[in-house]
Amino acid sequence: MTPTQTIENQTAENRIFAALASPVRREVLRLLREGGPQPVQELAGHFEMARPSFSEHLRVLRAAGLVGERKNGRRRFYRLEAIPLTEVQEWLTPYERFWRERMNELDNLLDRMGDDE
Amino acid sequence: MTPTQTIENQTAENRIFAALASPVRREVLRLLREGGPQPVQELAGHFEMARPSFSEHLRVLRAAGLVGERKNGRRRFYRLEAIPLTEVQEWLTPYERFWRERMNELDNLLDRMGDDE
DNA sequence: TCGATAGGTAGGAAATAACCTACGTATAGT
DNA sequence: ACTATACGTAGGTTATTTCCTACCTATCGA
Repeated sequence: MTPTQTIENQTAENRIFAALASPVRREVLRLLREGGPQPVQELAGHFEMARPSFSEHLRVLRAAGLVGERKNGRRRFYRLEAIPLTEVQEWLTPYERFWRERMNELDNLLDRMGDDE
Repeated sequence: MTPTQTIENQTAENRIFAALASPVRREVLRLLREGGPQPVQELAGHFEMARPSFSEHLRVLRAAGLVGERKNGRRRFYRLEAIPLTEVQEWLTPYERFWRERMNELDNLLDRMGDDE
């Protein structure tokens, strides 16, 4: 009746972009990408913050669907869930045309300047 | 001596991801992409917030290099600067492999289930 | 030159994010 | 059963973001 949980009640796109806004969370994704599934312990070792703070970051990543977890004994292995990132790529697509145009302009400019050398 | 401006003194990557975290700012980028360069007035018309609040969003987008401005009379035309978005694309690249793998798995699964139909 | 328009800055309030210290829960090992 | 380990939740504080109401500056048009 009173949804005030901020990040949870939002569109998937918002949750994903918001999750990626933190350098800590992007680093977690990188660690999972390069090191494969890992327990929280292992991941948290790369950061200075207290455990509950780190848990919070994991919660945000989970809410965005960017990580999954699997219990194994008393440890929880987190793994990368890359599929939601396709939403970012799709968001990016219509902009591609614009940066290509712009980079072509820059290339042409550099070519003309190349005559001087 | 005391750099506490938050968004200004950060890596370019951080500024870009942080800028994209807001739905308002993503919408501004879309408006510029679809409508071409526009004065603040025109852009602000799509949002309910007060002007200074909107100015702040423009400031964040400027700090990220995602928009540029050109004065014309008493209006300022903002335009999309898409090149910084290539940084997001590059960030995304190493994850591509993972979502492709995952989507293949899903495809295979669906194919096998297709035997039943 | 005066008033209106376009858009910014200053300063502060409210909302949210990020972090902390307890503390609770589940599992493993003894 | 008892203790240690791995993580999470609760509750609260601090930092940052977001938004607001003045107010300042520049340009346009009468």
